[in-house]
Order: sequence, then structure tokens, then C-alpha cells
Amino acid sequence: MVQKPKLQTVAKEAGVSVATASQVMRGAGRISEKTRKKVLQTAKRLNYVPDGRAASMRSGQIREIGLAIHQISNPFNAEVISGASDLLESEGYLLSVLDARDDAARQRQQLEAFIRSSRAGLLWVPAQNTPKSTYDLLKTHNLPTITFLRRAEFAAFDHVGIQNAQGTERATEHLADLGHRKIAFLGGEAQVEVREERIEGYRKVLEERGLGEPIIWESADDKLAGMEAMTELLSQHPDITGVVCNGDMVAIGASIALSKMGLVAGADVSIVGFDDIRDAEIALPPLTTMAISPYDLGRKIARVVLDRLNEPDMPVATTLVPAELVIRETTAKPAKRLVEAR
Amino acid sequence: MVQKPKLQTVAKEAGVSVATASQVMRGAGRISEKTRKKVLQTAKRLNYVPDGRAASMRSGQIREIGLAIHQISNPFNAEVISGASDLLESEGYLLSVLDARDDAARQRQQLEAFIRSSRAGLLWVPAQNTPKSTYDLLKTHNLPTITFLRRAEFAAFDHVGIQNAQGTERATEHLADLGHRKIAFLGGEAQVEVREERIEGYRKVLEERGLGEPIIWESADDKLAGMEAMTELLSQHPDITGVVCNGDMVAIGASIALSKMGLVAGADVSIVGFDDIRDAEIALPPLTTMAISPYDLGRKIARVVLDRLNEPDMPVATTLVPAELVIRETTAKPAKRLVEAR
DNA sequence: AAATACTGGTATAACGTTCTACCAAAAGTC
DNA sequence: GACTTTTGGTAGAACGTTATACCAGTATTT
Repeated sequence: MVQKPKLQTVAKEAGVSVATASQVMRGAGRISEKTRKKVLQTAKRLNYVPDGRAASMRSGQIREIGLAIHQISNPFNAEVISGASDLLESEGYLLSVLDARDDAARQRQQLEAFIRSSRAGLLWVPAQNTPKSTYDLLKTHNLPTITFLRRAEFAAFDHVGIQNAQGTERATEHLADLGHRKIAFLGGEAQVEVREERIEGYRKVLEERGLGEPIIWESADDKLAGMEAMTELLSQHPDITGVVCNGDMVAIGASIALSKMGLVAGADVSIVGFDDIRDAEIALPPLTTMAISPYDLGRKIARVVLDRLNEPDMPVATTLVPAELVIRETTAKPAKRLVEAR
Repeated sequence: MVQKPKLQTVAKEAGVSVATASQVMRGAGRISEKTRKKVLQTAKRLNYVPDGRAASMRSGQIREIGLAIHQISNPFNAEVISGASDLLESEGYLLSVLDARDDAARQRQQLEAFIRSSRAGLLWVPAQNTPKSTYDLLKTHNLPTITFLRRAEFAAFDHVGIQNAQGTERATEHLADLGHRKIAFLGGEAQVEVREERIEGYRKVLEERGLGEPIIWESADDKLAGMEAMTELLSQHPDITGVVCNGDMVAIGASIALSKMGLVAGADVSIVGFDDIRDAEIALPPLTTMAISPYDLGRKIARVVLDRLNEPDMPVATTLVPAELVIRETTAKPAKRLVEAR
């Protein structure tokens, strides 16, 4: 097995200087067509790939962007990654992804590793309870950072988010319009900003339409937790007919919980999700939800970080992408028997 | 905003030479406790993080491993990533992940980018139709590579796989033991090796027990495709009572397809999945499947790559992890009405 | 007291690129 | 034919670390 080829090898083999070879590889400088061909050919023949470390150290140009997110197995997040990675690759950047598990200590470790490995920029969903020192770290190292989904607590970064409050407002209105009078909010964990925003929209409609006190239930962001939470919620508040969920995973969990109790989402209790993950459409019954396109969100954050790299001195900005109501089969007019029972 | 601190800054600030500062940071050499403290403190104060590019160029030590997989949004794959990343981080490595989308051209681009960015090793699920040149690329650059799930076609790499044939053999036996006589195999795309292996186990049992000709149906590896394929399969072969699936996603899709047709998985047609993804347990009805722990698989591949880094000259090896039958509710004795109908 | 060993530290050359400055030869200009 | 300009190329420093070799003191041994 041969040694990994370096520019020197290529240059020697092609009978030119290292400087010339470098210029050919980068398409810079003035080089005759003849030597250009010669260098390019030998490079190809030797399977030469430049060492990005050396290149970026000298040039200051880094072609790699990091993305740190709390959970890549969440299908929504996975789609975001797809979108970001597509756009970045088309611009010649590599996107490398980290799974931070929503653990502040782990996240700190990983971000330090990112800094060590020199990424050009960072796409970041801050973990819950991220301490100020972590933000300072990023600031000190001038790492161009875009937060998304969750906003940075202590520092000013560019941000791409979702119109959360408007989303749940629309979702709650939808239930109210159908005639629901007892509507709960289910899912998410306390203190998380996204959830606060979503609750805000829900609360607003309850107040505007005089639908009584909010009923708010916590749950982790997965189906199993959603099932359990829904079961508890219904046992405590059996008169609920509509549920606005913090996310689709929870909503689908809630829908499964209903099935297990012999009820049907839509017919017996109406459920609205949020996100429109892939499973939403093929769930049984198909889930009514607030759709956001995670793929587009991914492209958006990629766009924003590239802009930031081009214009380091622009003031930081926030972009919010909308969520749209998609009506499927988990929402309908309140069931008569429940209404009459009251 | 200050400039990104380098070792020189730390050294000057602490009143020592760069060499000394470097030794302190690495815990190498002989340094008095006094200066050690001093350097460490100033490093912390300045938020100093070493530049891994420079360090790795000089030392040859890289603390970053790459993982390239065809689809990170697949929950099974996501769990694999979790496992690998946990183990690697505990050993001081960073795992950066790439989503190759099972596209050979894209994969080539990404692997070149990995080489450019200098990873210490590569955990890799080769895309379908990966050309020989891509394998050559990896060989030329001496990138220690572990394939998993799918085996390399043209080159000898360490490999971690699953006992696929034994798995489907067990699954098919389970159905046969329950009394099923017309069993189909559903899912996966032609030519994929994993699928071939799984079909092998299925075939074996059919032959051994004289259950007639195999019925094999293709499908992409997601729920939606699984639904469609199952619908077709049943319309062509209405007398099937048992289905062995290439994966859980397809199996769940198949189960949903049955529901849409007014049938129930288990009661009407028995279905066995493969993988035991998270959704398998909470599917309706809960899915009988061949369980493999993707998290453990992830730890395994991480272990193997670390071993390879420590012992570059060991002969390449293959490790196969077992799959175990988990009986839930999608398998039962064949429904009488179907049996009688025949 | 001379020889030896140890302690704590430093100077400097790498690593593989890119970039700036420079140069020799050919071509164009008057 | 003396000058400028253009063309095609090269030398060598720089990027931020680490590793090697070395050195000046001090402590220990004989």
C-alpha cells in the first residue's frame, strides 16, 4: 500500500514546483494549458486529495460546517439535517453532525471538540440549561453560530425559528371552530422556550373565546411518553374533547393511547399535532397537525450561516418560518355522547 | 471581541515558552507543579482550545472519526449512531456523521471531503452500487475503515454485521410452528446483500418444511412503501397467511395496510419484522420482530475501529451480532376463515 | 571536589498547504 | 534594438501545533 500522496508527490511526478501544483489544484494563478493538464492528470492518477487541515490553516478558509442537535433520531430533526446538508454540499461545504442528547455537559464537550476541529460555522440547537460559559466559549472563538428551533439564552446569535405562537393559535382556533369547549395542551417539558411560545398561542385563544382555564400537561417528546401523558390527562380531566399537542410524536402517542382505551382520535377526542412529521400522514387515523417543512428549515439555516460567513459584520437577525394547518382525521366536531354526558 | 487565543498567547501571558505551555496542555514532559498551575489557569481564563488541525498535522494523532450512513432519519440507524458516539466520546474521540442518502456519487463526494478533513477512521455503510474506484480511494489514503450492515464489495475491510440468515430462519420457523403454510417475504430492494441473506434464511425453512415456492416482494425501506407493497402482495396472493419482512419499517407499513383493508395483523395475517426499532413495541398491534440492539451494534463498530487504530496490522475480521425473536401481537395461529376459505 | 544524574525548562525544525514576492523568458511597442 | 508588458512559473515564509535535541542549574554520588 502506497503512502498517502501529498502535493509534493504530485508536483515531482508532474515535473513542476509545489507552488505550481497548488495553483493548478485551486484553479488560481496563470498556468499554461499544457502544465495544467499534466498536473491534473497525475493528481487524478495518484488519487490525490488535498489535506484540508494544512490548506485551511494557511488560507483561513474552512469548508466544513458543524451541526449540533439534541436528538438526530427524531424524524423532524433528521429532515432538517437533510435540508441543511443538501444546500451546503451544493456550495462545496461538508456538514458534520453531532448528537448532543440534550445534555449540557455533553454538549460542552462536543462544542469544544468542534472548536478544536475548526469548523467554519455552527448550526446549533442549544441544550436545555446551557450555561453562560458555553456561550462565552463560542464567542471567544469567533465561531459564527446560528441557533435554530431554540433560541440562545445569553448571547446574540442569528436565529431561525418557527412561528410557534401563531401555530398553536391556529390549531386551537380550529378546535374551537369545530365546537370544542374543553381543550387541553399536551406535551413538552417545562421551561422550554418553544413550548412556552406554543402555550402562549393556545392560551390566547382560550381567553379570547372564554373557554375557561387552560389545562396544561407535560410530557417528553416521544410517542411512549405521549401515550402515558394522554392516559393520565384523560383520567384527571375526563371531560376534555380537544387536545393541542406540543409535537407530532406526542400527538401520535396520544392517539395510540386513545386506541388502547377503545376510543378513536377524531371521533371521540380531537387531537392536533405540530410539525407534520412523516408519520403524521400515515398514522391511524392520519393526524391533523401544524405543518412545517423541516427540510426547508434545514435549507434556511444553511442559507443563513453561509450569509453570515460572507458578511461577518451584519447585525444578527432572526428569521421565523410559518406553520400551516393541515386537516386530516384526528379532528372533528365533538362527539355527542361526551357533550351530553356533561 | 478578542482574537481566538493560541498557544503563544497563553505562553506569553503565563510567562513561559510555547514548548512549555504545550507540554502542560498535553500533560507531557517534566514540568513543576507551580508552572503547571499557572499555565492551566491562564489557559482556562483565556478559554483556550488547541487547534486540532495544527496538532494533528504535527503529531499524526487525530481524535475524530467519521461515520457515513445511507439514512440517518431511519430510527435504527440513529440508534447505531448513538451507541457509536457514546463509546467514542468516552475514549476522547469525536464522531461526525454524514447522511449519504444511498447515492453512490454523493457518497464519493462526501468521502473525499472526509479524507480532506482528515478523520482518523471511518465507520461506513457503503451505498448501493459503490464503484471500485471509491474503495480504491479509501485504500490509497490508508483510511482505517470499518463497514457495517452492508459488506464492502471490492475491498477487504473490517466488518460488523448481523446474523441475517439465522434471523429470518428463526422468524420463518416461528410462523411455520404456528401453523402457517403460505408465507411470503416482503421488503428490501433487489441485489442488496443484507436482503439476500435474509431471503436465504426464509428460503431454507420453506425448503426444509416443504412449504412450497417462495413468494418474494420488493419494497423501499419505509412505512409508506411497505403499505403499498403489502397491498399489492395481498391482491396478487390472497391466500398468504404469514409475512416475513425485511425490516420493521416495512412490517409496520404492512400492518397499517392490513388495517386500511379492515384486517388485523396477527388475527388475519401474521407479520414478523426485523430490527426491533422503537416503534415496533408501540405499533398497533405491537410488532413481533427479530430484535437487534442498534445501540449495541453502534458500540461494537466503535470498539472495532478503535482496535484497528491501535493494531493497524491485524488481519481484517468480521463480527456478526445475533438477532433474537421477540413475540408480540402481530403473529398468531392462522385465521380459521382464511384457512377454510382455501 | 570532581563526576554524574536529575530537574525544569527552551529553541527550533517539522507537518502540508497557500500566498506573496519575485524572476526569467517571450512578446509587444516605439 | 532598447524599452515595457505579458506569460508562466518558482522560492520561501507562514499557519499553530508537537517532538527532538539540548541546556543551565541543582542535587546526588563517590
